[in-house]
Amino acid sequence: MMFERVLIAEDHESSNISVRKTLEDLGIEIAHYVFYCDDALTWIQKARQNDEPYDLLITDLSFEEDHNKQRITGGTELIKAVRQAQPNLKILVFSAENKAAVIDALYDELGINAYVRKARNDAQELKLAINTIYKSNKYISANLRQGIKAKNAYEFADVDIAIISLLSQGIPQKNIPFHLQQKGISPSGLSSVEKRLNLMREALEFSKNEQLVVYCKDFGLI
Amino acid sequence: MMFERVLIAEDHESSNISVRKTLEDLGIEIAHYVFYCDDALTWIQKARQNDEPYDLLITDLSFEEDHNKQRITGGTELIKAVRQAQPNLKILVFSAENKAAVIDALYDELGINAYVRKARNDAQELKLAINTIYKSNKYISANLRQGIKAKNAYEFADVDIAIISLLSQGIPQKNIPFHLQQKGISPSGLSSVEKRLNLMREALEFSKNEQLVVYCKDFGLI
DNA sequence: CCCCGGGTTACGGTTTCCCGTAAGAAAGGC
DNA sequence: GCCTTTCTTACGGGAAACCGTAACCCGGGG
Repeated sequence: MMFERVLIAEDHESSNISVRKTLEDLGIEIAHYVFYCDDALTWIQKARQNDEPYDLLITDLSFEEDHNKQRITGGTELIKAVRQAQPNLKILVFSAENKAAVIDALYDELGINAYVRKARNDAQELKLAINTIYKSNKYISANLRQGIKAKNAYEFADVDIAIISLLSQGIPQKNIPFHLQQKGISPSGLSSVEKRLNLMREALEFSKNEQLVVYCKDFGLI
Repeated sequence: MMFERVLIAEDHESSNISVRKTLEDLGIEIAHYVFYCDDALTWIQKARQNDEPYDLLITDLSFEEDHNKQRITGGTELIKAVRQAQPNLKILVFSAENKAAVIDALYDELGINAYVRKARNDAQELKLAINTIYKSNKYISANLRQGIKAKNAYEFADVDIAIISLLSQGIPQKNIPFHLQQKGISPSGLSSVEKRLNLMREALEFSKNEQLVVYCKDFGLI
């Protein structure tokens, strides 16, 4: 009636503790925890080999570097690796990340089963999400639904974020065509660059490129 | 031999749980907790009136808005209010904030007793910090010391961040003198604006203002 | 085949920004 | 008082960015 074998990948000790406590409250007996992504993958593989595979992985997104160098450096890559190692494992992401672009990508491209944001009632929501995906496969937070819809401001194309990224790195506008060509991105003409910048500024009611870069920074697009 | 009455102000349920557990481990019996800043101040005042004042406040910095509108909206303002209500109360900030500029200001301007960053071994560090400030008044994380030193890149003056802030809001460079005068900031001449921007770019080895705004964004200066 | 339309690029004029120089103003020493 | 030093401001040439227009390329329909 509930997940039996759960693995927690979370580098923050405090978060790790409260997730464990939450699982305890749910009556889940086997809840292992690791602080590093590499360990997570290892444990999952080993459990499979021993015919005791995990049911559920709860993972954070951002893992901080330290002396203990890792092959897998973040939750996103961990999920990719896990999807290969054990495709049927359900994945719940528990992170403070609040950028619609990032969360959308998790659902759409990596096919995670649930995303719970570290926020006001996160422990309660964690329980709800776990219960939900145990039977129905997907959980999408009510909070999140509106956030995802709120991104109708402007649909950034690949070339757009490439341009803004180059700008934010100090590349002069007139040199951007050259860099775009090198990356095989088109259109790459200087006029096109100017036109797209103009378009973005107009759509977002900005007047200067400085505003564009901070905007994209805020939304995690660069 | 240890704090007797502790108040926790932390809106994230999960963090709240693990802080409580940590205090439990330390043998602190009276650990109240609130999820809103206004409640924190109320409880502190009430406890004082009842001659049972708190010894220690553990608070987060960022509190998220919700339907429950608050007078005090964040940890910084809470600390200011608390310092007035009960100057001798020791304050430990427990937050994910990692910007040297912000943390420095907490120690220097608000006189907090300890800052523990939500990070890999945060629960352990929390215990250490609590023990330390119980006897010695100030705790500064070893991790942090180096971070604070690492900010020797460029010392931003008030006028610098004002200029960059205006730029990031889309104010054309040539209009910045006008806005600076309105705020009573000097120097305000256009040449001075240009000169300061040039100075900053040179010091940080940037070539464009776009880089400056993302840099300041990253370090929480704007 | 030609024509057409969307998307891309090239070209000019105008504005803004960049940067060096020099004039002006304020603070401190003699 | 005067002079020096430092900070601030004013000016002007040159580069970059901005913006409108027009030419170009390229696939689809007639």
